[in-house]
Amino acid sequence: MSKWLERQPDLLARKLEHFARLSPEDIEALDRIWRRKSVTAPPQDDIVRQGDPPGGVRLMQAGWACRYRMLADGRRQILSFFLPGDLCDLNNFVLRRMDHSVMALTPVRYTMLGAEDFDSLTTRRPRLMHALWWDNLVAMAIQREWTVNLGQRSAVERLAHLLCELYVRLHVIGLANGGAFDLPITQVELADTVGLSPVHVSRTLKDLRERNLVQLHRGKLEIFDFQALSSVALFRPDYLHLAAEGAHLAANA
Amino acid sequence: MSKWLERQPDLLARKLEHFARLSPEDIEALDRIWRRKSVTAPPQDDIVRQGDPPGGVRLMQAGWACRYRMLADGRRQILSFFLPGDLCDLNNFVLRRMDHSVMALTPVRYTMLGAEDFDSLTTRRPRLMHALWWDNLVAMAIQREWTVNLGQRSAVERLAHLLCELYVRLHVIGLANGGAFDLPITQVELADTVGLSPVHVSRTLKDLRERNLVQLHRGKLEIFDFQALSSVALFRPDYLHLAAEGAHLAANA
DNA sequence: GAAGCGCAGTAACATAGGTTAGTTTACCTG
DNA sequence: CAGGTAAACTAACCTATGTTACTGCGCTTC
Repeated sequence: MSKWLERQPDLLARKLEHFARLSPEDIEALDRIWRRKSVTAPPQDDIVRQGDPPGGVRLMQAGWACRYRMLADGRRQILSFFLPGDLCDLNNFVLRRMDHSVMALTPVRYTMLGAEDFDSLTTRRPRLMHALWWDNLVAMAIQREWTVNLGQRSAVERLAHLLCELYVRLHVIGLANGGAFDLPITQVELADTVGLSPVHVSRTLKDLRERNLVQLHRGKLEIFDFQALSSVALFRPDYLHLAAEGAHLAANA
Repeated sequence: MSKWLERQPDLLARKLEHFARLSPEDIEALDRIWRRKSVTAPPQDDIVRQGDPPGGVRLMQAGWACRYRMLADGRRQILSFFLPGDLCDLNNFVLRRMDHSVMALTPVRYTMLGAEDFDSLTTRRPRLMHALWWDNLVAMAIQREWTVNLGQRSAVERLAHLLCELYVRLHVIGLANGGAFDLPITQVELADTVGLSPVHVSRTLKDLRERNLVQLHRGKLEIFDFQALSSVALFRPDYLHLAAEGAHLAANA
């Protein structure tokens, strides 16, 4: 089995505890959800297609996926990354059709949640539901920060910023250690994420490498100097809304 | 009194009816909220400041405001426009500090809603609450589309796209008629919205003018050919999630 | 109605990033 | 192990957009 599909049991609880104190009952409720029947998808597979009816909330359990939107002429913008423990579109029961697609980047495992699940959490595990809302607001804040990234930052800044953000997010769920993590993303995909051409992404990574900030080699990203990288990126982790310890963690790679 | 501060009584109901059928009781509940004590702010005033505790949801009643975020070196990205009938950050009780600011662009009038209001709407006017969630999801979709805009579209496409979107949104609340609307935004602000320099915004508007697509003169925008403009912009209104008639409306300026 | 100011418009020049195209490397497949 | 393919890398060249700097207009203020 692909390493990407391995289940990490308490990864979601770990993330949510950055936001709220969860009771043992909350954790157990989470655990029950986490163990449900899951679905897998191979890389490049569309998990959700633009135009489809939403059909429920996906809870990502393992692997990377991304949300993207295509223009009529084939240009593609990647809008967000879904990492293990992320929820795709809390609340999207409300809409009739998806306005974007979601694609697996690695082999992916996820489980489906329905409106009933959230109703029952709201009444029975309000604290947990509260944490899920928090997570949802953070996802919105990340989307805004990507807007800032594309609108204001130069190529180096943009890439550096993306790497800082991914590092922090992965660290929170225990998937980044000692300044390194798996980055299963081609340069073409990176390009569609940061709004640059693939060629320029390559140049820019080279630049970052030559400044001894990071190295990306064979899907493994190593950050040599997180402080320096975040200062190049003008990275301010406030938008990730981590609790004090989390923010501190972000400050020291 | 500034024309910007005039209250338009059923503007919010008009918008929400694009999403859900509201009962007379829903409309009355909305109306009661709409009549509450309101606050005004002069142009350029920060209504919300980055770092502040959230302090409740603002319902915009009149005038234009924008959400923005600044980088440490002074660059500014405008993240969204708040038009009359828009809610700032449904659900933001959950966060501790704002990660962005909100500024009035014109004189602005708004009213504050608390968590209690939403609790009571959830139990007593679920259909209305549903419509508010819809509106919130549309706001998220708009944020994503801005990401696409900045990441993939050229200068002309970007500006054209912004104008298309504003036209449709304003039309939905009855503030755009016959292809024209008030656009109380300086070119510098436009520049910070679309991630271009002010000089290039000027050039690009000239370009659009010379193609006989739109004219922006003294805060008044006239769209001469919405079809052509949306095709230049690669504008697809699906992300605004209007009901069938609304989408149709968007298609014919 | 003169002075001052913010905003829009333009021209001339500079540069970040895009494009095309070709090479290398790693990996997969038979 | 040969051949094929996707991804990364590089060089040379091109262009969209940024920068600087100046002009003129339409308000406001006294």
